[in-house]
Amino acid sequence: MRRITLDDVANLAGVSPITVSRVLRKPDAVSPGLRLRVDAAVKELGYVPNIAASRLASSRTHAIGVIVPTLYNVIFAEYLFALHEVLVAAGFQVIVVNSRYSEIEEENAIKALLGQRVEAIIIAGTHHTPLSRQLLAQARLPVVETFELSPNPIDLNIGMSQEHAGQTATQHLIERGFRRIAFLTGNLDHRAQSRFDGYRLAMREAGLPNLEIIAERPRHSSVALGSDLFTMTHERGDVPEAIFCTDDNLALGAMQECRKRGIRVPDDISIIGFHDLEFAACAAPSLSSIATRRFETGKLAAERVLAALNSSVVSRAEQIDLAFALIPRESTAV
Amino acid sequence: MRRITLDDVANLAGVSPITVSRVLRKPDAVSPGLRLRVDAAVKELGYVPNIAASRLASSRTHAIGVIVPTLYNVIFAEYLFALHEVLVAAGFQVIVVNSRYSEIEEENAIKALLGQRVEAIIIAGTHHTPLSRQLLAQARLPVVETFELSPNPIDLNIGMSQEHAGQTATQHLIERGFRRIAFLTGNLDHRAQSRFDGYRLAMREAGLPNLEIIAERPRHSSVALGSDLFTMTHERGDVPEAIFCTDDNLALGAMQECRKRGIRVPDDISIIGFHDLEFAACAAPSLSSIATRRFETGKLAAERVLAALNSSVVSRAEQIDLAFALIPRESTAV
DNA sequence: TTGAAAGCGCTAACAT
DNA sequence: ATGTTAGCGCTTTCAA
Repeated sequence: MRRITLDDVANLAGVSPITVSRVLRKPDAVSPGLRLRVDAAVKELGYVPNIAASRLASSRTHAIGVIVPTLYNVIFAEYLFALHEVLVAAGFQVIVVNSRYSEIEEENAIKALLGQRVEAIIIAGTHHTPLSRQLLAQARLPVVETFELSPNPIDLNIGMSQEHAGQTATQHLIERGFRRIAFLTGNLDHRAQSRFDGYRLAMREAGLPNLEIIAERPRHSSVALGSDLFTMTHERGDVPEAIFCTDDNLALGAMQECRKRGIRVPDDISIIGFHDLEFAACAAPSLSSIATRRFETGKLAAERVLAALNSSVVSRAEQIDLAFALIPRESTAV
Repeated sequence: MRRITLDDVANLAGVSPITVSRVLRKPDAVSPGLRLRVDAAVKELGYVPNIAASRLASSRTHAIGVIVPTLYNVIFAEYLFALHEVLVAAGFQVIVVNSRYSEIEEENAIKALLGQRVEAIIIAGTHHTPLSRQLLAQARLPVVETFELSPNPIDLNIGMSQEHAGQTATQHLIERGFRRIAFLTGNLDHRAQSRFDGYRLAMREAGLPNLEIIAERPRHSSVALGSDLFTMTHERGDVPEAIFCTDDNLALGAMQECRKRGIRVPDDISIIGFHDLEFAACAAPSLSSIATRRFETGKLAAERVLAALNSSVVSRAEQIDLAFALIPRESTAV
């Protein structure tokens, strides 16, 4: 059973194939009479255009590639939501690939997206393999790196200083008078590493020793992991006065574990998270955090890509720093 | 600047285009000498094959369409993770589209996927517009509907009885001796509606009156929403003895709000959630829930799709019921 | 093992 | 406003 093609529709409607093509893409350029006949034929035959053929013929794909490390973390869901909202409305397809925090998988994703001839690539993170950088730079398409600030952006870079944010969270705890302040994370991907750098910087400046609570094998941030890591620390008899968690989920898990063990937050221990996820404000006690701008990042990235695609002016490396914000709440109140 | 094509590579390597194509797709069919020359030329030119052309010429896309209602809920992230794991390993591209819980957007997604000539469609849910059903049925490709059981599956259906699960959760509360049992949800998409049906069935059988806590405008399940809805109820002075929440996030939000208000769980109120998300076991108190099998659903759907694509036997409507399980924990302990 | 010819299904460019 | 012609960049089929 052959698939229905444009020609079949044209034959049935008694017009030329290009007229059918026009009815589908720019109906206003066709007289109402023909348009109706074509529409009827399309419907009768259940015709669905072959996008691969269209892309090949027009050499436009109307597709934009997006690479994220994972879908488990809601921050990427929010970011993707914003990207979709802008790009789909503008008639683009968004092709999402996840790299599972691996630079090799990211490189493969880039190759796959370039093979699909996406018109732009939006990629979370600024650390790539040399070949990835080379492919992106040579591809002559808009590239946006997001979430972090890069020392040498490939093209456009929209992010925030993860290190400065980590430093800010740590200083918040230091200012509250704590000395035994721990840094807690499930993995050390580049963003977590930068927050860690910020933590160490703040601790060094204050003349305080580092305290690290890091999962033995990399695990994604979750409430359960926060609970596990805190338990581990507690059972070592090594509970600090304050903890900076790289993610609100970890912080929530740690708080729950405190509660089970009769350790009061913030009376006995202070906890600050990261990202200011939706639940931070309504947690009991409410959770101090660093608010980050996932939605704005996605929206801005998408808008800049559209602008670049419409302008044909070759863009140069540019950087946009989306500020973060410290949100002090009960979990670190003195 | 023209893009590099197969012909460019062929010219540089001094072979015919088809030989280059073979080196890329089935290297074993080409003599080592030529293969090396071609590989060198590919590398030198930075050649990336045009997938649209390949798809058009071969009439195979190696693409599989997946439709989910949202990426905000982690259950879909888990499901997608499993789908990816199986399908990508088998050499397929997974194209994810989200329908934002709208049947019209789902219909558009189906059209878009068919236009891309995906080789199979895996779709969360069993409620579709008549046109969607027609398109899927006529498309002569494997279709898998997931998460729910359908009275009339289009093709393969892998899911669970949401209604029975809702009934089970409710009966658990009834058995514990509660009479004022509320059903709490942020929206009534089809799955939530089915759980609601199960709740009402159980309540009717026990001769108890319904108590509904439903957001005024549809909102996605979140901790913050659970907190809001509980607050609303509490401020109406209308707090029940037990609550069945359609999602663990809602349940966690409700529990946190209880805590803030000095209402003890489970002493003053019992709460059960749904999905048994990762945090349920480590919440304080630990959260009773209904465990659902998102990962298995995705894995099985993907495996069945691969089998169908390899067998060429036309599959008939078939249904697989993945059981759920009641997980009683502290939040409903008596 | 390698290549030549033909065509996948559509659209750009150029008529009329 | 509509049609004709000529590809887009690959792969299939068939031949050598």
